[in-house]
Amino acid sequence: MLDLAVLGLLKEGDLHGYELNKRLKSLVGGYATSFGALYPALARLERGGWVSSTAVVPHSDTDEQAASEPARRNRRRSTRPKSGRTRKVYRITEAGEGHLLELLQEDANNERRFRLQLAFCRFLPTDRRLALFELRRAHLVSLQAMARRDPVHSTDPYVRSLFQRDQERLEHDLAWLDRLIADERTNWPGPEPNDR
Amino acid sequence: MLDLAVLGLLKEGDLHGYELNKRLKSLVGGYATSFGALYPALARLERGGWVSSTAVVPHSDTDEQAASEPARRNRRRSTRPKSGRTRKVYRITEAGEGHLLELLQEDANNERRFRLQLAFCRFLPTDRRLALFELRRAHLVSLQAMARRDPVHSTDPYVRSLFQRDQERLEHDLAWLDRLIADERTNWPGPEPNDR
DNA sequence: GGTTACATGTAACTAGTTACATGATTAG
DNA sequence: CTAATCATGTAACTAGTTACATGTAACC
Repeated sequence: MLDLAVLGLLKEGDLHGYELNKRLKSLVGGYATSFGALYPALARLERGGWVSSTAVVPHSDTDEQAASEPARRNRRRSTRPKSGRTRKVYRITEAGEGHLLELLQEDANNERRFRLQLAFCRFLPTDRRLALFELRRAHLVSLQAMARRDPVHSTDPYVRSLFQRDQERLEHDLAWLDRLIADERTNWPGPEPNDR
Repeated sequence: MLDLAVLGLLKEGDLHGYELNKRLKSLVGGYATSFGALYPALARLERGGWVSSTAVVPHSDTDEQAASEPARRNRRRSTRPKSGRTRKVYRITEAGEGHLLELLQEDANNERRFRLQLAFCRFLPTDRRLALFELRRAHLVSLQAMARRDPVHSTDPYVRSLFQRDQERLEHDLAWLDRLIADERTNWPGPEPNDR
């Protein structure tokens, strides 16, 4: 799952590990990351050929900075290090971009993964994005069906309250998803409005 | 976390692993369990002295069944096995009951754990239960404060939509928790109404 | 001159999951 | 007789976390 987050962020521009960690934290409601997970993940992604890395020595003023710094203010050592040791700047490869597209479409039965998929679904074509939303919707509907089939059978007030909150949350989530889907269909009429 | 679920269920009555697994699934919105997690957990709990086990041979009609079967319909081999091999029936120990009380009060910054704590919080004295709710509340409030301090800074419509849903969900959860807390205070006036 | 921020990494732990191995009993 | 259900368990994997080790450089 971290792979999805890392590839998504790198698709926007090259970054080194420390910076990636900061972005991840502010990404979606504090997607929990830690260096202990991130650095091994980056090593794994590099071994798999999804990303490539370049060691960047702080003082060298060569072309290391990439899309992450759009304004190149005259290169007057504006990239002044601020760093204590060499950084490893990662860049997504072509294979990595393909992998990202796959990760963006799989499953959707996992809340945390779906958050990440939503955070980067702008990289998907509209029809694939709609398919993702519908997949998530189907999952929520099946959860709802399960809850209705098995209506609590506990008399404990705390358990009952929890179940009820769950149902309200499910309804709220479905309404929200339906709004997302409707918006998507508005911006992209699809095959139906045409006489085909 | 499984420890909490297992001890909570065993506090209600003795059970063997397979039955525990079934109860866990129907417990709180499908608390995900699997034998691969449950059996090692039971072994660990037994090593720690929190539970004890008795091997039960299906055909023996001795006193194996406990609180889980309240109606003892004349013992006319009503406990007819239905089982293929010997079961290991677990019972919570005194130490285990103490441990359960601890587990019911720790943290509350973990959504999944809090669900379990709520499912078994009836075993806590009212003041400890209130403290648990307040702890959870404080956690949600701090999440809300973080979200407000850092207001999105993304222009992507999907990310913005997700953030907004998160905030609505937080508000809904807080309102729900406040209701729980208010109910608790109504049933247990506490030290304030008295002149102390 | 001490704290904070930058930067990369490893080790041990937490909390699970899926798939497999094994076998008895019961219902169709 | 065969499929489903009951019953216990292991192995390998997923996806993280916390704590530690190491070091530079900027801020006050």
